[in-house]
Amino acid sequence: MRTTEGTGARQSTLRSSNLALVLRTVCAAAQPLSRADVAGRTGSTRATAARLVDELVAGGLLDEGERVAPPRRGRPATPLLPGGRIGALGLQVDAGLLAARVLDLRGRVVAESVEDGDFVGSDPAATLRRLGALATELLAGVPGQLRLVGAGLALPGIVSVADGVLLRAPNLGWSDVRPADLLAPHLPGGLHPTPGNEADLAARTVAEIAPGRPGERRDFLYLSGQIGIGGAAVLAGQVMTGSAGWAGELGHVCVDPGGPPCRCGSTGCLEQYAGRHALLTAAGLPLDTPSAELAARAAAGEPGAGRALETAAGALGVGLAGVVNVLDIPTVVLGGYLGALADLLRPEVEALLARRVLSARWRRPTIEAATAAPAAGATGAALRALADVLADPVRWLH
Amino acid sequence: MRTTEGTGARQSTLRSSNLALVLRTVCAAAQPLSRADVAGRTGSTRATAARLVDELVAGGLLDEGERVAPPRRGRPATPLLPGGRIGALGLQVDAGLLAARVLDLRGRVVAESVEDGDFVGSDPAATLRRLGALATELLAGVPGQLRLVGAGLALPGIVSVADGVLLRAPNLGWSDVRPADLLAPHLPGGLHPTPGNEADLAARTVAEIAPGRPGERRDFLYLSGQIGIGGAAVLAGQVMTGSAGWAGELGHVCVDPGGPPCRCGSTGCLEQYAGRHALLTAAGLPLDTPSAELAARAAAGEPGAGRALETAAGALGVGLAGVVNVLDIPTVVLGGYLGALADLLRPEVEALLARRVLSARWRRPTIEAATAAPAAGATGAALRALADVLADPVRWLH
DNA sequence: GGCTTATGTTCTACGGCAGAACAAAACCCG
DNA sequence: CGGGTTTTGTTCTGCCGTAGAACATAAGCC
Repeated sequence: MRTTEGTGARQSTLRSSNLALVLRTVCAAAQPLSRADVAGRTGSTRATAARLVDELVAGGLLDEGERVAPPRRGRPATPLLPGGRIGALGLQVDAGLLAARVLDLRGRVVAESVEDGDFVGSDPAATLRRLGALATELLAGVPGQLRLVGAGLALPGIVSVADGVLLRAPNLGWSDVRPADLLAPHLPGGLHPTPGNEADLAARTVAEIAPGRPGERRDFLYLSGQIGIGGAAVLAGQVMTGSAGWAGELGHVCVDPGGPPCRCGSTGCLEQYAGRHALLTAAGLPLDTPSAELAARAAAGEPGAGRALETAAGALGVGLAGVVNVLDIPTVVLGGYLGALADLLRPEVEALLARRVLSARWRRPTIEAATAAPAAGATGAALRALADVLADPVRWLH
Repeated sequence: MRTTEGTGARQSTLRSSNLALVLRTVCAAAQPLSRADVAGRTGSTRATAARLVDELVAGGLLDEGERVAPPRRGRPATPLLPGGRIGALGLQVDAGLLAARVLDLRGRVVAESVEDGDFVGSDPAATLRRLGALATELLAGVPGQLRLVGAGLALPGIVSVADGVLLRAPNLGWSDVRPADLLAPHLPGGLHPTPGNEADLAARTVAEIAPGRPGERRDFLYLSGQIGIGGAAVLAGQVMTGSAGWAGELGHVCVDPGGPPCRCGSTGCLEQYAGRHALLTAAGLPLDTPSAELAARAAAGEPGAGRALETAAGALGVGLAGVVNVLDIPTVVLGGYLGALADLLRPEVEALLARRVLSARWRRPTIEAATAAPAAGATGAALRALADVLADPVRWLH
């Protein structure tokens, strides 16, 4: 049950807790549930489940679908679905794009816009103003009955969750920026996006297919291949945030202390071997080469491309082994640039992990590719905003 | 509120949850609380708090102390303390010792026995039989009114929490052992100790001073310096277990891929530089040299000892930097053998961390020493057993 | 010794759930 | 086609555990 930390539970806590459980139960289901189904799955009576469902339906968090003739005797069930008129806005700034995306409580993309550009070294105020314009245009096309419950912003850097400050985004060249403050004036309806780390938010899209709907994997390490490498660790479907919210910097695990210097101040960081710029430089290719082209060249036997991938695989094997040993999470999902290269990287990385991970004998580490999705961080930002509804639906019931 | 995952809350859940909250509140307090204090701290009414306290007192989980004249007007308060007649048994097998320790709900050591020996390569059945005898003798001397609610066993290796199998303990030379099954026949009263990793359990003694009483640090990395190096990550007072319970293997983070082979199958593992055997070998000292002697020799300027510590510090700096980047936990507590060397290791390790940790500018990583405590794992094992009482006191109320 | 203050106890009312009974809406079968 | 069966949804009553008020107790203060 959800209480304020250290505060006793009371009847209202019971209600809140059970409303949340009912909403989660319906959202998690692969098929629509009935009130009787909800009662069965939550262990409550049909009377209680019905009462709670009625409240959620009245508040728009659940919808009732059309009853269909059942394939069996008995009264037909009223199907329940997550509210289709509840949505959230996800935004993203990356080195090479701006994105805005609206998702509803069923996980559907209601509207989206992705705009390419070069934002490395850009002025934060100008870039965020531009993103605001993108989002405003997008929202103008969204049906009026869609109720936006929140917004989020994915950024490629360290975000202080406590006060919303982007402390440092090396790939953008930004430091100590308050992105929500810069952006909010350019958004309609008083939206104030919550900033978050891009890799954390992208990882969420692997952990959840739709709000409250678990993905295939609940425990995994996510590597987001961008200019550098972002990362996130996910356990039981939850992104690990660490004590200040800055966890997951897998790209800055040192794989060779005598290796090249990194912009972070360290040496031999994983992203110096397996980041997009590192890979393309090692392969002797232009920095804007698509990952599919690098993969094709390596597959075709070009020595430069092959060696670059070999070096990257070696670094990934060494760096990730330590992480798997420390976190006990043997599934690695490669996203962004690295996702397209997963098949080429997998044999050597898995071999190194099998050798270097203490528990490999009992649970073999695996490398997988994330489903290709442009601006996955924007989707993750919207999912996180929607997660607030699932966590405490009472706040959205009037 | 504590429900079975996915099960709705009901009146009984309210009661269980509030009983647990009241017990936790009293256990966490630095000074005894009254019923009125408990009401104030939990947000409930004095009537409700009194009713819940009465139940816990009746069940022995709380004790009422002697009322003392108050320093102010008003009716004197009845002080409440954690139940002094509730205890748990903690056991430990290490390469060089066996330990048994009984703690009560106030965190007091009621009885203890530590026996030195050499258990490397020992027969598990014989060693555990010996530990059983040690524990049985200890329990014979414990007051009859102490009610043991459980027992735990700390082991230096990978433990499968799901089925209680010690998969591998390299320092003992044990593999695929069911320690509770071997031990239980030699313990009185049907005790069936839950096995756990030594570093995880030792870390718990830093996170908790007594059952439910937080230690000074809530978020830290714990390194347990034994023959090798065990480790644990603690966040918000909770030891991170990972997806199978095998997290925390900080000793097997690779700090140099070209480094010496490790027994784990990898190369260049941290424990090959900073483990006790690695340190003493590098210093040219016998393997049973106490840490105080190594520290003294290094402090006295012996080049071998100094270089060994220098090398260890370098490895710790590189290896821990990656872990801090991934977990976002910048406080490192050194225990076991490493605790005694913390002062000598600190300058260089902190310098390396300051340079290599991404967020060091905002939160400077620090190296601290754990309070010296022989067989800290045994204490941690008892604390964990007692934690089950705090988590769900209803189970212990008849 | 009366007043004031704080704690502890008793009593009543309320919220939210369980469980039973009833109603509705289907399919099945003779 | 109508009665029987089955399943879902609705209504009603009772119970559990809390809040809140009132009262009782146990002190110190003046």
